[in-house]
Amino acid sequence: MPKLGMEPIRRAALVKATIEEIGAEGSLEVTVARIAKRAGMSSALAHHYFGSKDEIFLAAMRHILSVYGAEVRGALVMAKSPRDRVEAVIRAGFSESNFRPATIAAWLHFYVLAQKSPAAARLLAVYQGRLRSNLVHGLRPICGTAAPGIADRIAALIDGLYLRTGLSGAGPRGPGATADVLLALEAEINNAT
Amino acid sequence: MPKLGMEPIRRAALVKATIEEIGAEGSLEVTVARIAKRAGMSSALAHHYFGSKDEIFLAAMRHILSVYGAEVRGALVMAKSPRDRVEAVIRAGFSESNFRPATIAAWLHFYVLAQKSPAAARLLAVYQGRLRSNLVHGLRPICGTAAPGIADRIAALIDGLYLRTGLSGAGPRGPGATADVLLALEAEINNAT
DNA sequence: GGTTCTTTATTGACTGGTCAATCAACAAAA
DNA sequence: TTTTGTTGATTGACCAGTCAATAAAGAACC
Repeated sequence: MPKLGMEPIRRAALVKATIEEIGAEGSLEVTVARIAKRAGMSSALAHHYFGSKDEIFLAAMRHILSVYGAEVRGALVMAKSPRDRVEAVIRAGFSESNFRPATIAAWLHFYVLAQKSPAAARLLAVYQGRLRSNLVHGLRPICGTAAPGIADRIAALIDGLYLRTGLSGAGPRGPGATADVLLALEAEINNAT
Repeated sequence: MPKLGMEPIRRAALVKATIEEIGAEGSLEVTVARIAKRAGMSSALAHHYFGSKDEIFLAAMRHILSVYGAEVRGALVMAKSPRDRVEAVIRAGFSESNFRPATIAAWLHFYVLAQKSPAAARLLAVYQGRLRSNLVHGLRPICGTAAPGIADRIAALIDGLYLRTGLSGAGPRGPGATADVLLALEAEINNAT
């Protein structure tokens, strides 16, 4: 019963299943067979559409990043002042969707993959560059030449808090992490102006 | 030619080889066979002394953490003022030994393992608790009740900068990372007092 | 409207390889 | 002869990726 035009449906299902499968029991030892099963197809079909396991995972990561990007853009349209813009970027980074166990586990997997896969490293660089430029753009009107330095530290703080939250159940969850970054931001801005 | 008293020697050799093997090409796909070969013994012997692969890796991580702990203690004896104490903890976190590719890769592997292995999670909690308490201890005389909050943010910043450094060849290396944390510390202290 | 051809969808079975862990056996020291 | 050290060989499992085969949907041609 081959209906035509299945490709986009299958690909989307595999991306979704990949994130779910990584999230289930937080394991990074996902197999193509399990992903395919979760997506309701054979592993052979998964290979047919994506070619390799890494390709499947990269597609999943692109999806996560695109959701993240959409959230940032959505938050930015609401921002009136430069300060609002910075806050919007920070809040988007700790949004509920980013804090789902599946997303956190996917990020960890992504970090590991970035050590070996040039494509993953490139994708990671895109994310980091976007985060940085978003922060700098908001900070420049507030602290001028100090903006890039502050942006780097805030970006690293975001990543660090995100990592800590993902690893130990302890540490500040979403809102707590946001509050922590905003406190650090406050201190940096007061110090720079 | 079985000389007696080999156990500590073999264990130490395996720990050393594990870290080296993880560092070589930064891969996390270390096999017991390769570790054992690097340590000059059969894989069977490695299992004989450690029981499982995870045990071997946990021993290696304990070693890394003990070296880190020693560096922190060493730096602390030189510290005269509370401010010196905080700086000592920060500098120790970004010491040369922590920035070797092997150590960075081991940390990443450790993070991943902590998601599944309770023993690894416990070890990670010990590290985080120690880092936090060291920072709080130094900060308390400087900023009083603000110390714990600042310590949390500085600790997260340390982890985030460490992660970024390990992942992209870019980003501030050891001294740069230290400088970044010290700048953030300055801002936090000025803001709190 | 039927017949062939091509394209897309789909899977079961298989391959080639890897790896952790075990075990039986051997060697030397105490 | 008991304890400690040591390994080659093997087992058992898992898994990514391939392939041949099947099935249907449309296209082209008559």
